[in-house]
Amino acid sequence: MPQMNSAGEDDLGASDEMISFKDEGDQEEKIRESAFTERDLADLKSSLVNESEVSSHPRVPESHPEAMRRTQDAQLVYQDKLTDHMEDGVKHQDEGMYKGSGYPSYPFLMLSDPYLSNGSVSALSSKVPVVQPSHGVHPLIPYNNESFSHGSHSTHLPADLNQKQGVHRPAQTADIPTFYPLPSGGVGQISPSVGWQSQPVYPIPSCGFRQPYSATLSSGPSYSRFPHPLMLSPSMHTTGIPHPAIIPHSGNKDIDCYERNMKPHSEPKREREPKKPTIKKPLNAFMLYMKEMRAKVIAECTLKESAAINQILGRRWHALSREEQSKYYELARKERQLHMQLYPGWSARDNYGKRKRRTREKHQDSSSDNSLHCS
DNA sequence: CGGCCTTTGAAGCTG
DNA sequence: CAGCTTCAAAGGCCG
Repeated sequence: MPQMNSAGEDDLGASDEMISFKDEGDQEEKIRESAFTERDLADLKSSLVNESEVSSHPRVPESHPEAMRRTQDAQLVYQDKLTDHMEDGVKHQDEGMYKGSGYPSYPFLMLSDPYLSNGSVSALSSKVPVVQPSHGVHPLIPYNNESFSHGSHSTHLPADLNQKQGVHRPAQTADIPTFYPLPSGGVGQISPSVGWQSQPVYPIPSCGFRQPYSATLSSGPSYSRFPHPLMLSPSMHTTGIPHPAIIPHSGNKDIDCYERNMKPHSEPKREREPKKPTIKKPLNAFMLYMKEMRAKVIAECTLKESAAINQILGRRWHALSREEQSKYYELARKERQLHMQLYPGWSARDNYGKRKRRTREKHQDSSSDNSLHCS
């Protein structure tokens, strides 16, 4: 509760939730959800094409009427949602956030003081499968909430974030900082950014930190392993983990290895110029959801193409219950808040025009069967 | 090798 | 202020 509105920065979240969906459809959706994996997938695979045509009501034929009403409901629900959020957000999180698969992953939420204080990271180490990428399980290692919560409570959540959020956090080590490094002055403690590590929310460049990262996790007391925060490059997290939101401006995401990222700092002149890293937009609720679920979908279905997967995820997203979605909205809101604190002056406008996308006049639709067949 | 595709949501831009 | 555009992730595909 504190969070939301109270803090005042809440505005961020305001929009998030607008989408609340159908109230009634929830049940249906839920059921569906459960069945999703099995039937759905199959369904998806085969039906993707068809559905694509019907984009308006994604795979929910029966309920599509609701889809239409969704907008209406959304408004109604919105308020509801706000309340929900307040309650939900916190409450859910407290409860362990997503049952099972849910959002165990969200780093920010999970990492909490426990780490700091206990250094219980070790817990991670033992449990965290360092990388088990594929296969359905939680690909995102860190996502494994258990690891985090494992010994302790993962609960503390960022709820506090809001409270102080706007107010610079004095000693809030526990709070935000834990998740996001302070931009500049505050780098004090390395909070285990386990968050980052764990967090798939923002990916770590492939070559990047993965390795080290995991190593870290597995080694437990590894804080020491991280270089001093101050020595890190701007794009890195205090812990040494590159901040997900920052990528080397060249944009070579594939390549940007960890080392590459750091150059600014250690080798200032080498790069000749600042090459200011690009700070990316914080992820929205759906993006967070995609991040978390993508691997799962990939595992379930043999699909690999992101476009196809995204379609599936889009449908699943709609199939989520309000509560489930709200979790993501909440997370997204927090992300934005953190992002804001981290990069106060940043604006999405900064990245405008960097990508030259041609106006998509391509109406996706029917004619082209997306050929999304899963197998 | 870089843009497209595809999704939703947030935010910027435009009229 | 409403509506449109761009960007965020991601990875195969294509020119």
